[in-house]
Amino acid sequence: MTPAARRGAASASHSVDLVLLTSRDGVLHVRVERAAGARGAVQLPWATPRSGEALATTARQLAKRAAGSEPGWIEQLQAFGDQLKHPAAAGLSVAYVAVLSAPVTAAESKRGGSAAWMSVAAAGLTGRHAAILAAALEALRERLDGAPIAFKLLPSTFTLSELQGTYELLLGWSLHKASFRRSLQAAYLVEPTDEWRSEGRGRPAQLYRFAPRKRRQGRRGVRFDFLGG
Amino acid sequence: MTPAARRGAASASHSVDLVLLTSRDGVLHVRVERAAGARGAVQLPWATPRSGEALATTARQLAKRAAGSEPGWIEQLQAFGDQLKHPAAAGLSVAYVAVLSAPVTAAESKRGGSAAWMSVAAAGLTGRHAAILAAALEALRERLDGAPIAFKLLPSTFTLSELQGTYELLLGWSLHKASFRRSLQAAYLVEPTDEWRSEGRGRPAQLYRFAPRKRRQGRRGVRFDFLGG
DNA sequence: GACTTTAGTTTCAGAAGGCTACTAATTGCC
DNA sequence: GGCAATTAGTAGCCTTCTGAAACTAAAGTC
Repeated sequence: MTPAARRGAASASHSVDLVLLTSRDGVLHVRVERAAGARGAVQLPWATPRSGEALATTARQLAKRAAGSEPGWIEQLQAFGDQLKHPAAAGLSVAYVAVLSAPVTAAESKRGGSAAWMSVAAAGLTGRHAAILAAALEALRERLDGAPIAFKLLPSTFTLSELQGTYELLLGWSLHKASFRRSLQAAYLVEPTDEWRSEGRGRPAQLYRFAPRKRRQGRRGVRFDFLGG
Repeated sequence: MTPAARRGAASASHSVDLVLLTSRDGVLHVRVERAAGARGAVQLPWATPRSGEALATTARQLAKRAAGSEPGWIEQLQAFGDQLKHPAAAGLSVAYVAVLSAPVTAAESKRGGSAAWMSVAAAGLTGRHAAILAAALEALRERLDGAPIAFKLLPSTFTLSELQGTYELLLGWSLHKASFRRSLQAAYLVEPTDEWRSEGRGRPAQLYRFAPRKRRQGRRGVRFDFLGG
């Protein structure tokens, strides 16, 4: 039986599916739910938009439903219309990616049961949702330069080491401390608060907040080195 | 009457819409068609995918239908599910962007009548198709570093001035000649042919072909300067 | 032959980015 | 108290990248 046959005739309607990410203990976590009726398959939060409703609206409501609060950043990923299996048997799924600063622990526990935060490495998604998650992580990396994704993964004040750690977490490789701070300063993106945080051992770190002040017109040359074949 | 009401109930099906671009006389042109029944409204090529057909397949077939040949590069843009007007009254349109090296003049004329290449500035699109075109041009710019878009807009051999001109056309600003060639050489993306082209006045230019040889692992630092608020 | 136009290279100065090594402030342990 | 360990943050060096200008090269035009 081919995947297409298993799915049967393509469902006429489409779904909006959300990859909602947060950072916890230095690991990216994704919000997942368990199907009620099924054998408890893990899936991404999804919804079927009401007629005439804009996709972005559906996605934002979905994020609010799944997390209890507005995400700090949300953007459409792309549409998935392959033959991979989808919980709603939707022929077409429009995926959104969102990041959240801190999973609201109280509201989250109340919501309980069928939903959870899973490490992205061990999320256990299958079918189309697995493909969506992979594409979302890739897209985050690509859009990291153009949107304050890393900042929105953090609480409103943070240390520069936390910020760098978030970038490294998303990129998947490590950055150079001095260069990182130099570039950050040159871009006028953060401003120091007068608070410091002592994290056990070591010198306390100053807390900063995201406060972009001036925007340089991004008129760069061409970067051929990412082209490949 | 709201746009939603004018559109009536959302159509259950979705469309695949194509922004097919080519460069002609130093100006970007987009492939458009004229609606047959209507008062000749200009629109992008679009199709309603057959059940179970992958989006990418639909898009490639659409490109072939519209241009008569395979595009050199094609990629999904994003899904548009707003309330803007669409020729098929589709509630959801998945847009694709493609570029073509040279509009096949013979096959093109045969196709004639209802289709044409229009300058992107004067395409005269409306509703959702206007939004799709605008987003496509923006996306081209963003993806220019990561895909050989500019190369696929050109014929198989080209001068470096033509290549630079294509980049400038897509970016919307001019590049520095020496820097451009230095970067190009460092990336081992092109190789010279033994042909030269004399374009009227001035020194003849050597022809090159796209032949990426090695790929550097694109491990860069973070670029904060495109972040803004 | 002199002038114009386009191609292509060279040189230089300044900016940006990576590396090492340094100072600073705290905790934990003796 | 004193010292090692640990983390934060900075300074200097040096290489690479990049933009500006000036240069050479090869064609057409007058």
